[in-house]
Amino acid sequence: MARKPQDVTDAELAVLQALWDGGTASARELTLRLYRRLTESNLATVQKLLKRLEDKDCISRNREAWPHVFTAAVGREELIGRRLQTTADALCEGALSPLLTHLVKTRRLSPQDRQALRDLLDELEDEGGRKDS
Amino acid sequence: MARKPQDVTDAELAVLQALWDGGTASARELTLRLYRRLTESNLATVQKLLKRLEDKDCISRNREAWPHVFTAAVGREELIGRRLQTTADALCEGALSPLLTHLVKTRRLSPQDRQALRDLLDELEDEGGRKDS
DNA sequence: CAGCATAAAGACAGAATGTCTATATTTCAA
DNA sequence: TTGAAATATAGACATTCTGTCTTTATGCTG
Repeated sequence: MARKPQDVTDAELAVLQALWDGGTASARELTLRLYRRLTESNLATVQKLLKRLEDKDCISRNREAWPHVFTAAVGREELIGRRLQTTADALCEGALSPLLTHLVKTRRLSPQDRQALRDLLDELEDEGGRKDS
Repeated sequence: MARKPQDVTDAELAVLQALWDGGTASARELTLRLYRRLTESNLATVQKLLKRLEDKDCISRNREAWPHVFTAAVGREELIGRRLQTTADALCEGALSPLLTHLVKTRRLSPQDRQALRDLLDELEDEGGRKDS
């Protein structure tokens, strides 16, 4: 057997990062962002990665435009969330709280960090506290 | 090329979980914990996984005892930390704070959760606040 | 229509992983 | 002491993943 396919592989992630950082672009443009030199195979590689990312619903492809124009369909935060969930599934029976606890306990949090966290909690207290809104 | 070797694979992790949950054990005992049936190949598979875990310094093997007795050398928390760092490296340039923020923001934290978090922060304020101790 | 850029499809090599087979080693009872 | 049983070790292997390249098809532009 083999391990479950990584949701987004390293090479695919590089493409996503290029989209996040530089915004919507064509395959050609993305190739230039990722590799210095633009060769025929580099471009094909990027096309293939874009195809796979499309299959995974991680990018959207505008087929009206020519050449096609690509946009990230998932954000960094989304991916962070997925990976955290994966870790939680593997090690915490799916619960995210242990990860939170771990980060707070383990990380050397500076007083500033702690204060920022308190502030964040206060915010949640205000908005998230109520059911609606 | 291929992806970088996963620090601990799924099958290896299963063995570790068996050690965490049931404590120190022989290969035979672990096989019984993992598979219902104990066959020759199951046992060999577990032995191989133990070998690989040993190479990765994730378990310790007592060679004095016969049969060898195995003990987990890394804990759940340790692995959680590693995986969080991996995620941070891939998506946050190595910084863990974004993960913390993400968890606090994204997760629907119940008032109890929030309070627990505040308490945890208070604890840190007391001990971790001072340089020494 | 010719020629070029782009897209799509497929082929591949190298590596990871879980599993199994074969061999060596150790223990212990007869 | 010897030989069988249990255990350990080493190696093989199928399958899958992943990044990359090649080949073929398609659409645009002059």
